[in-house]
Amino acid sequence: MNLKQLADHLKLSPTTVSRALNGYPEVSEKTRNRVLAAAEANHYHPSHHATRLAKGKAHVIAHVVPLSVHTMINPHFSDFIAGAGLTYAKAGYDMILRVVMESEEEAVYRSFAKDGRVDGVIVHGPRVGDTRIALLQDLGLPFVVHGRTMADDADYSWLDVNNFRAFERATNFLLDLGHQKIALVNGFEDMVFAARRRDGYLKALKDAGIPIDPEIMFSSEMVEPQGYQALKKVLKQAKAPTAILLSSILPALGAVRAIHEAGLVPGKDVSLVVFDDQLSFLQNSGDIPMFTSLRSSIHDAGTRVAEMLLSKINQPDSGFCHELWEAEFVLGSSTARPPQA
Amino acid sequence: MNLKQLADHLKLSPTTVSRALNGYPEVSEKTRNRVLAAAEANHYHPSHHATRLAKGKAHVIAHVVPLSVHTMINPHFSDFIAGAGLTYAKAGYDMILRVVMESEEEAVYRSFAKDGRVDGVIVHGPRVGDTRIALLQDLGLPFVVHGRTMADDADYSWLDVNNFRAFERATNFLLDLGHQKIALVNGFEDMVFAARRRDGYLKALKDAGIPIDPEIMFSSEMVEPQGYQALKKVLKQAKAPTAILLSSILPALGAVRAIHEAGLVPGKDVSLVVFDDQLSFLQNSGDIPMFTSLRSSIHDAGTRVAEMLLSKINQPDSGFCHELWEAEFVLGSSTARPPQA
DNA sequence: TTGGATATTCAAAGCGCTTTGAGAAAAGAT
DNA sequence: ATCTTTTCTCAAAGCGCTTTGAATATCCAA
Repeated sequence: MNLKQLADHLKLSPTTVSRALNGYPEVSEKTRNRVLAAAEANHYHPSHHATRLAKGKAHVIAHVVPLSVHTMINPHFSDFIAGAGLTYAKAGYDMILRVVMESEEEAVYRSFAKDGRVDGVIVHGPRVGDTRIALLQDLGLPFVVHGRTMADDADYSWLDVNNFRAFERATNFLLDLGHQKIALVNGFEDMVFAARRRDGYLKALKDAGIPIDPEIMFSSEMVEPQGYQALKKVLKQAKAPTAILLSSILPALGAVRAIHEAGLVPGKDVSLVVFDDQLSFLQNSGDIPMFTSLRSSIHDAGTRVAEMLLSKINQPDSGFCHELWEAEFVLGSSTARPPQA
Repeated sequence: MNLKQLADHLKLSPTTVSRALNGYPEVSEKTRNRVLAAAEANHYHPSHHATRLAKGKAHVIAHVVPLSVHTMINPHFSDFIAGAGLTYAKAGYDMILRVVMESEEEAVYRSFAKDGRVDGVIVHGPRVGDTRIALLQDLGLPFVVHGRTMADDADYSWLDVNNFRAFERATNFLLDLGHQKIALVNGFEDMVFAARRRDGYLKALKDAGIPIDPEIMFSSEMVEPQGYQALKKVLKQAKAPTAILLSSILPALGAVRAIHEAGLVPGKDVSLVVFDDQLSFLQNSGDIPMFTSLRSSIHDAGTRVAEMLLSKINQPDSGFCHELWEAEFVLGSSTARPPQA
C-alpha cells in the first residue's frame, strides 16, 4: 500500500494524507485522526527512498571502517559504535557501516559526497598526516572526527581525549612512587592518539631527567598478546622496568599473564598503569579496581560525537565544535612503590 | 550535476546516458565512451535514492542489534561484522547497523519490511522461544539466522556451529584425562547456543555417570570478570573442580587471573577448555596455543552468512540453506591430568 | 535503388513521496 | 446579506533516476 492508495481509500488527496502523516498544521484534527487510523490499520509505511528523494535528505550517517592488513575491527570500536548507534536511532537516523580496504577509502568518501546517500560521516582514528580531513573539507561532506590531527585542528569539529596529559600524568604518578624505569606499551604510533600518548610519557621522563630507553618502548596493535610479549621481553632484561604504562586493558591482561608466569605479582613486583576505555566487556571496576588507570569512556565518546555530527547536519552554519576530555585518574591495585625502594 | 544536466551537456537524452552508464548493450561503443568520460570528468555520481526508487531495490542489508540492559555490543559481534561487512562491500551492498532497545525490535522489522529500505536482514543470537523468526517469515523479509532455534529449523536459512557436539566433545576430553569434577562457565542460557552447549556438557557427564552439580555451573554475560568471579567461587569450594569448560576466551582470561591469584597454575592445577571464536584481538594461536579449545571462526561465519543472504536475495526462489559447522579441536597448554590422578 | 533488418537514440511515463500555489468551505466582521 | 479572513483540501509539479515503446539512422542484401 502506497500513499496514493491510502489517499484513494480515504477519499482524500495524497497531499492531505502526506501532511496529516507528517504533522503539518494545515489539516484538521478530525482528518488527521482518520488518516492516522487508516495508516495504522493498513500497515502503511512510507517508502523510504521516495521520501528521501523528495526531501533531499538521507537521514543516514556513515562510519567508514578501513580494514588494515589485520582484517580486524578494533574491539574498542564496538563500544564506540554502541554509543553512536543508539544516538542515531533515537534521532531517527540510520547508521551505515562501510568496511573497506584502506585503498578504497577515498573513493567511498567521494561517492558519498556526491550521491546523497549519507548526510555525514564520522572519521575514526586519525593518523599522523591523515589525508581524509582535507578531502572531506574539500568535498563539503559534514563530518566529525573522533580524535584529531597533530596540528591544524581548528577548522573542523572533533572530540578527543587529552592523551598527552593522561600519559604525562600517569608517568608522573609512577615517578612519584619512586619508579625510575618505566616501560611503555603503546598502540601504533602513526595513530595520532598513540603519538600523543608517547609524547606525554616522554615529556614526563624528560622533566624528571630520566633517559629514554627505546628498548622498553613498544608500539603495535593493542591486543592481549601484545602485552604478553612485551612483558616477556622486558622481564628478562638485566635491569627490568618496575613499572609499565599500557595503552589499553587488552594488552594489560596479557601483561598480567606474563607477570604471573614469571612468578611475579602485578601491583607488587611490577606496577601497571593502564588507559581504560571502559570497554563494556572488560570492566575495570569494583571498590578497588584491578588496574590503576586513566579512564575515559569510549562509549560516551561515541554518543557525543554522534550528537555533534547530528547538530552540525541540522545547523550547517554553526561553527566548529571542539571537545577535549580529560581522562579520570583511578587508583587501583596494580601500582605500588618499586620493590627495593 | 544530475543525469539530466549530464545529458544536456552531452547533447544526448537521459535515456541514452543512463543506459551507457549501466552497461546496456543498445548503445554504441563510441557514445558509451563519451558518456563515461564526461561522467568521470564532471564527477557525476547518480543519486542513490533516485536510483533505488526507480529500481525498487535497496542494496542494503540490515543488522539489528538489540541492546539488552547492558547497553553493550557483544565483542564477538565486531568480528562477525567485519566478515559480513567486507562481503557486502564487495557485492556493492551497504550494511546498516540499527542499535535498538529490545522492545523496539519488532517495530523495526515491520517498518523494514514495508518501507523498502533494506533487502534483507541478519538475525543475531536467537534465543530460546525467539519470536523474530516467525515475524520475519510472516513479513516476507528475506533473512538468514546466525545460529538457530531449538527446534523447527527447516523452514528458514541458518548457519550454526555444532555447539552441542563441541561441548560434549570437550567434556569427554576432560573426562578421558581423568577429571571427575568439571565446571561450566557458560553464556546466558536463554540464548540457544548456550543452551546447546550446556546440553552437550550434561550429556557427556550423564553418559559417564557423573552427577550434575549446579554449584559449578555458571551462566551469564561472557566477559572477563565472569570467568574471574566464577573461579573465585569455585576454587574455594571444599572439593574444587579440577577442570573448567568456558564459553569464550574472555572469561577464560578472567579464569586464568583468578587461578594465578590463588597461587595455582592453569594447565596444571586446573585444566581449562575454551570455546574459541578466534576473536581477532584475542588470538589463541602459536605453536602451542595457550588454551586447549574448540575453535570456529566467527569472522568466517559472518562472511558466509552474508553470502547466504545475498544469494537468497538474488534468487528468492532458491530453497533454504543450512550449514552446521563443526568446531575444530585444538590442543593447547591449558589442560593436563588432574593433580592427584 | 529500395525494402527490411539492425543498430542507436529518444520522448514520455513511471517509481512514491513532498511541496507550492490555488481553490473551496467555513467563520467572522460589517 | 456581503465581504474579508481563516481553515482546510486539492491538483500539479517536482525530486533524479529507469524503462517501455516508438522513432530515426544505419546497414545489408536483393
